[in-house]
Amino acid sequence: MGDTPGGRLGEPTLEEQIAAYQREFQDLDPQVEKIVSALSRLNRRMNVAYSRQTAALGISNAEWEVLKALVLSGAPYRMGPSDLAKRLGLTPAAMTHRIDRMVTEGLVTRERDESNRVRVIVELTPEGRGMWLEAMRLASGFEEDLLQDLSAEERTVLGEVLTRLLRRVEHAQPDAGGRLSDLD
Amino acid sequence: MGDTPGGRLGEPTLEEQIAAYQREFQDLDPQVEKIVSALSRLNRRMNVAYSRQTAALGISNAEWEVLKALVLSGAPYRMGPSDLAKRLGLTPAAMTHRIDRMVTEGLVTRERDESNRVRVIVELTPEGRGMWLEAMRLASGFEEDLLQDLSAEERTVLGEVLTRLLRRVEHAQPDAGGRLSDLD
DNA sequence: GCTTCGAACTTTAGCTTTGAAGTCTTCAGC
DNA sequence: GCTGAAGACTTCAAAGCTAAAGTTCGAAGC
Repeated sequence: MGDTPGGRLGEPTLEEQIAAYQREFQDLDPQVEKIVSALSRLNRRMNVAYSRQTAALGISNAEWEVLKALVLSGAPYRMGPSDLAKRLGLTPAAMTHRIDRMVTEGLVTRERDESNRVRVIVELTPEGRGMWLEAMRLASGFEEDLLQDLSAEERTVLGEVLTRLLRRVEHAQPDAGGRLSDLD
Repeated sequence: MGDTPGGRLGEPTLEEQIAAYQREFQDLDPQVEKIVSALSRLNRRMNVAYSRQTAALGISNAEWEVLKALVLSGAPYRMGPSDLAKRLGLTPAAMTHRIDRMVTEGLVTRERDESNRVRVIVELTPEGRGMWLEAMRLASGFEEDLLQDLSAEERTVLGEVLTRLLRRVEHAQPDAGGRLSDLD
């Protein structure tokens, strides 16, 4: 499919979008909407960038996520399919198939745990680890370019504020209507 | 499928994750990684929250996005399938099917443009517009809760910095390796 | 020791999306 | 006014996902 070369993905600009929101839905804080819209668009763009990079290496974004989970689990880079599924937010069924593909591509191996034959062990191959390293080099380069214009202080504040927001979503329990209430 | 009630989605904490990155990939600026990881996790959480809310209203997130595009296009809330597809980043084929479903649910209507019979016009129904309004009320409530702890100044800075980052991704042309170079 | 339960994974069926091919309409050139 | 090309959508086959129903193994109770 296609992202337009010019950069626009068929979207209005952020400013146009916020104006449209205010036109269609009056009781909306434009500042809140600006932050939320920017967050979501920024994330979409970043994912497009990551996809391009992993595609250039010959793997899919989905495979990259598996490699990432295995690497971050630390040596010896082993996890069970259901742990991986939980980590990536997939169903076990999807995990089975994803591992199938990655085994045939030589990125991971799958073997039964002989000490407990119900379990399966997925292990990163050296090829898989190398692939992750390459992808990581590309990704971190992109990330540094992205944040390049931010001053040291801006980076600090941004990191701190985002972490605070994250903690709020992760620890707050949404009620039936989806409102967040404090827990900590 | 499942998000754990406790809030954790099978992930390590942000701090654990950053430590793991540094262990496995030395030349990485932890501050950059903190910002990027927090951004991506925050976004994932927000999407989970939105999904819960739209599900409570009986529509899918996918359908909500179509409603949003139509409403933001302004009265009379009409768009062609391919415009919608571009706007949402889908293929025309997917758009066809998605519209099929929404027509049977009464959220939109589809008719041929009689002045140019190649074109099709998708138009929001009053039910569709009402659905969007309800979803919007829930979403904006959630968003205000999310940003509740931020001071006025923090909001201003956050909005400004995110907008700057967004402009950078949207206007910069990535090279073959995915690096961003300045254009403006 | 047999049975039952539960855990971990796989299989199956159905849905949504993509990519490619197909249809129908318009428009430009002859 | 015919023909060819381009545009807008739809149809079709295949990939990847979810939910639910197996399957297999281990552990606990009788």
